[in-house]
Amino acid sequence: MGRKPADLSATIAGAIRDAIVSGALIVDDRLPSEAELAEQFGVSRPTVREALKRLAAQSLIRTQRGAAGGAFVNRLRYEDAHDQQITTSTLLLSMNEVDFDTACEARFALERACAPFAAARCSADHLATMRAEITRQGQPDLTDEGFCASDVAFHRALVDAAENPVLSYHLAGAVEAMQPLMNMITFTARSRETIMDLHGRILDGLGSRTAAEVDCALSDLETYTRRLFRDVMAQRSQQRTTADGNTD
Amino acid sequence: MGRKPADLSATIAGAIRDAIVSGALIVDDRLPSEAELAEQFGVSRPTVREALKRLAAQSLIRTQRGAAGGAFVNRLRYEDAHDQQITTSTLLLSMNEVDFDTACEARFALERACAPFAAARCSADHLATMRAEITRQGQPDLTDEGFCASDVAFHRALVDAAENPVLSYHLAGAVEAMQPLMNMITFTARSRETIMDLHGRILDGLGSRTAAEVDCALSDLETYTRRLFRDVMAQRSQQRTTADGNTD
DNA sequence: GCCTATTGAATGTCAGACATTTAAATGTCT
DNA sequence: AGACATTTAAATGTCTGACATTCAATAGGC
Repeated sequence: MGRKPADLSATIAGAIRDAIVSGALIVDDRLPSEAELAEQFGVSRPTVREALKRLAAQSLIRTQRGAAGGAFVNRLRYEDAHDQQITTSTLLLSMNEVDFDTACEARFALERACAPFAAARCSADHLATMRAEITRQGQPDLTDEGFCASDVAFHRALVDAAENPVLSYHLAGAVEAMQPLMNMITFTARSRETIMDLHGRILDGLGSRTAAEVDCALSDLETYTRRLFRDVMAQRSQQRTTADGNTD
Repeated sequence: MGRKPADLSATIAGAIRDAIVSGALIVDDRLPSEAELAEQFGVSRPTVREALKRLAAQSLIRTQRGAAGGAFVNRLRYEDAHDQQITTSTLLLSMNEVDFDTACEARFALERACAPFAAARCSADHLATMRAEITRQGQPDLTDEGFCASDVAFHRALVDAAENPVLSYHLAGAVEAMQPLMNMITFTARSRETIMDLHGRILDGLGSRTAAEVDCALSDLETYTRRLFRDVMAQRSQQRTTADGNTD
């Protein structure tokens, strides 16, 4: 039954992780001390520590120094899960040559999925946030970075307006991981007015609680984004052809 | 400027992570050896090792022993990201007292988001997989665990039929993380026929490439699932009232 | 020229020690 | 007796040095 004899630290981390996932260890339970774990698993303390660091990296445990210290099973909060997911999603996109259309399709499909809930439940708070972001996007002295950040904040508010934390969690990665790709476009094409106009339509749709209007505006935004991308790409390849056409 | 002086291993892990995310280190780049890193950061080798294990836990690096060994920036594959996300999502749901309706709403909203693409693009392969799962679900000697696993496999195939790996990645967590909660229901209410019927409708809709039919079937499945859950809860609370009504 | 043995660099693991933190136990004063 | 200061011990954090293991490259034998 030979699986590869993985690292001891990985094995131990897996054993503890299983105990947590299976419910044998519950939130705020204290694990045995590093010395005890070392004895239980028949390894040295540094090895146990490496295992614990693996778990800490996934926010599965937290450690506390001092007398009543030790490693405790951590309550995984949305915020932590969010951050991890954004890191993972961003790297996934940047490392796997995902073509823009695929990523774009996924992003807008997911965002449109939460539009009906947002239209039905959005609070005045969320509307105000989105309105403020649109206003910011209209300021002429706003940098490109600032515009992109505001864009993300706007869509983040839209997602949160659905009032479903599970949905927010899953969409955070999709929306925020796209930022680097979106930046690439906005920086070059900088068609702020069009984007602001579409944001305005989304906001209006939410305000009047008409999901169809929001959905339509999101579709248009997707279409526009993709066309922009195509134009940018075409422009670049043309530049390349002109600039170094006979190189190589 | 005073942040808490975090662990050295966490600090070092963060520094290397930033280098990866920012692009200073790219896929398959080799990191300096542990000894060199220890010297660069002015710490001991165990501390560096703990930092590397943190990164390894997130699949950001892989290590190789031997002569040409070392730590290499890992290409984050969909499969790895999948597994991590499922673990995280499952724990997030089990640790945060997410009410069933919220999780259910998120799950089906996301799944319905990929239905149009699945209807437009699904291959014969995916249809065959789904048909096979439905057949398996009809076998009377299938255990409850087996039924749930088949249920997940069916929906997984539905998601993959959209032929968008980014979408598949984001939905994996949502669908698979629900399994424990779904199990709870299926085990008690075990209405396999109804579920199989709805699965059949989804399959038919995909086969005839009518997204609306798939969407409708998914909606019905959601409604049915939620009603089932309410019934189970009501039944339990009634049992509790009858059994230990005057205890305490 | 090909196969084999050696070697060296790297990670994996261990043992023991010291530093630091922190809550609880102890002691002391009012 | 109660409030405050002190000590203490348990735990994590870190360092040093060593040995084990793996594996590619190299040197040597045929």
